[in-house]
Amino acid sequence: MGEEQQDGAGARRVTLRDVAKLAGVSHQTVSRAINDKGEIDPETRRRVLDAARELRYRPSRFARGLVSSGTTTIGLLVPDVVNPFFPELIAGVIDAARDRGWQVVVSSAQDDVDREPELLRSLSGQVDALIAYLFQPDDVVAAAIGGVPLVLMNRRPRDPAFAGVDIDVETGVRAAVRHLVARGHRRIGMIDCPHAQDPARRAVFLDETAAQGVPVPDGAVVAVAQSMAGGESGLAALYATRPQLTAVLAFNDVVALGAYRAARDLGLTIPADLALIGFDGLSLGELLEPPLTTIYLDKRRMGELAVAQAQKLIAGEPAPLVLQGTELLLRGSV
Amino acid sequence: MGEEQQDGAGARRVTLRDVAKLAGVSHQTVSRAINDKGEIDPETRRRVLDAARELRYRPSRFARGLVSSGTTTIGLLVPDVVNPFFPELIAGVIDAARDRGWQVVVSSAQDDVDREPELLRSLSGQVDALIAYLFQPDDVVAAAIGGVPLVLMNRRPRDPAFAGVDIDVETGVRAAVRHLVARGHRRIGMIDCPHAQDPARRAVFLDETAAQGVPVPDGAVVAVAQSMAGGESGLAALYATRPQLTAVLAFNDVVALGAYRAARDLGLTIPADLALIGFDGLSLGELLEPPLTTIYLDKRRMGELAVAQAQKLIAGEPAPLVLQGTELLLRGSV
DNA sequence: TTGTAGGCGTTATCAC
DNA sequence: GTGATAACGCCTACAA
Repeated sequence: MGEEQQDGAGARRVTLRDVAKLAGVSHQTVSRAINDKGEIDPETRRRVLDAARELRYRPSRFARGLVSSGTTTIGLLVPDVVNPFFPELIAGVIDAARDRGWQVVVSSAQDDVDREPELLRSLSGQVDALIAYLFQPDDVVAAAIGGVPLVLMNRRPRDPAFAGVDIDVETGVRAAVRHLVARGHRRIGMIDCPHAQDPARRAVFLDETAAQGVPVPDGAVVAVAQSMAGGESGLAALYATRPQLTAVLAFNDVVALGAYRAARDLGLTIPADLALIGFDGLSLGELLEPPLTTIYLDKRRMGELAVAQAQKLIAGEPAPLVLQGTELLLRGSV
Repeated sequence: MGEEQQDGAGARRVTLRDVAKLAGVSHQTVSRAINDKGEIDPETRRRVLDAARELRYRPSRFARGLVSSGTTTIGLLVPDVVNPFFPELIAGVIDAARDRGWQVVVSSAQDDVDREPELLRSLSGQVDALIAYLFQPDDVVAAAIGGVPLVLMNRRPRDPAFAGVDIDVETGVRAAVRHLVARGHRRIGMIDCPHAQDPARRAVFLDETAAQGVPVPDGAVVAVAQSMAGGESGLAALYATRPQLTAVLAFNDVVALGAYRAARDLGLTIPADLALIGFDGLSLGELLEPPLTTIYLDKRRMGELAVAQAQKLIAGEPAPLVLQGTELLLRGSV
């Protein structure tokens, strides 16, 4: 085989110099033509561009990044792209990044916590900062990312090197409890999820019910997997031990969806027989009949805040924890 | 100019050589220590690693990519990350990419067609191939990406340089029509969307109804915006001119959701008064009561196929159009 | 085990 | 206007 020019096997990359040779100029002139820089004879320029096209020349992002500073890239790792909680958050990150001229490499743990370390490891080598929604503890995470700036999205970091954006569940949960009490509910249960690193929702729930003088007996709070199936079994469990409950707060909307279905299957009418409140404010809750009342969280904004935190980290500035508030969004299930 | 990078003042990037100096070795030894290569005295290694940590050294991905081949990165541009059609597709792309050790930079046009060219332009400089769901015509796209391999996801490319993954609507749409006819429906309407580059759904719909001897008069097919609001107005328009319709096929599930709501608002019971069929097979259709019957499309697989196409393009192999089939998914709205 | 060249593809600087 | 030449930060030889 004579020339290595073909696209097939031993195809060396086409470089500025190849183009230069074909156009009969120096590689520097080619650079000028490609980047519309400096004064160039229009005729030369055209010739160079033609040669570049003919050779299918494409500049190397690595070489460019090496000499100039390169595009800032952030890595985003979420548990599962398909979980309806995340698309909005991802959109927030992407949009905020774009406003800064940054890129976002998105990665998914495919709902498997054990993949987090490896994914973090491979991501961290390719980005300027990481934003992640993780379940692995901070020390495991720290070992995996080796010094790359990291913004945690679902908990308050213990490692001071990490920045964080966390949910302020207080106002939302208290408002929900108060609203239920105002509606006359005295038997209120909760379907919690254990995986949450901080038991904030449950704690606030218990605190506010107590403040309202509403007792929450044993068996009125259950913990289930963070999924629709979890919600279903959660409601079934609640109903089995505490059938007198008239209202239930779910860990989040996905769990609430399962509870909603289970309640229906039990022959309960919502909200007449059972009031149900979710958490997150997913728009798909509007599809239900009646639509799901929920504690609303601006997920898009959380993503934007995370990018802002990442920016501080990259700049070497301090990035104290940021909280995103929640509020009760009345729809129809209460 | 770019001295604003690290810690305040004139912070140059920390390089292998800086670490080398601090550790009292050559930069080459540092490289060995960092990459666990070759034989290194454990003691030296430790010293180097300590120095690296102290200096917060992080290797430059650009320099690395320049000398080795660098991670393959593909750019993914979708109209809107939040539209429930896309997360599954994105997940398919990300997972397929991960199986190959590739990365995915995700970008969103924020539902604004006019942003496509600029986004393509900036993405194309940073990736080895593009996968995109676009509305701009091929020539505009070609001008924006300048020779970067591109896989189109929602139409058959006219430009032979592009690869494509398209939806085969045939089997699904025909099955839907036949099923409606078998159920006794003789007055079938359709809510179409004009933005679709090829009128495949409508054409097949008309063809199959004709084949079944079911007339589709004027006014029984309307075209609306591809959104829930479009679906609402579409059903209202249909009902205004053709109130005798007993079944409606929607362009997709999101449009069907709007139609579903509008039908309810008109006092129609689904499926007794009106049968409704969507397209895409979004899982959120299951939340409705009754759940939405739909023409199912494996969106995740479409994403995987797109990555496979991208791989061929990158390898310089031919990448003939690939089709992803559809099938009727009976739920409860028929 | 460790250090010394050399080059990866680009852009910037300065002569010509 | 155009062309040498020198970085950019790293890795792969090869030499010590």
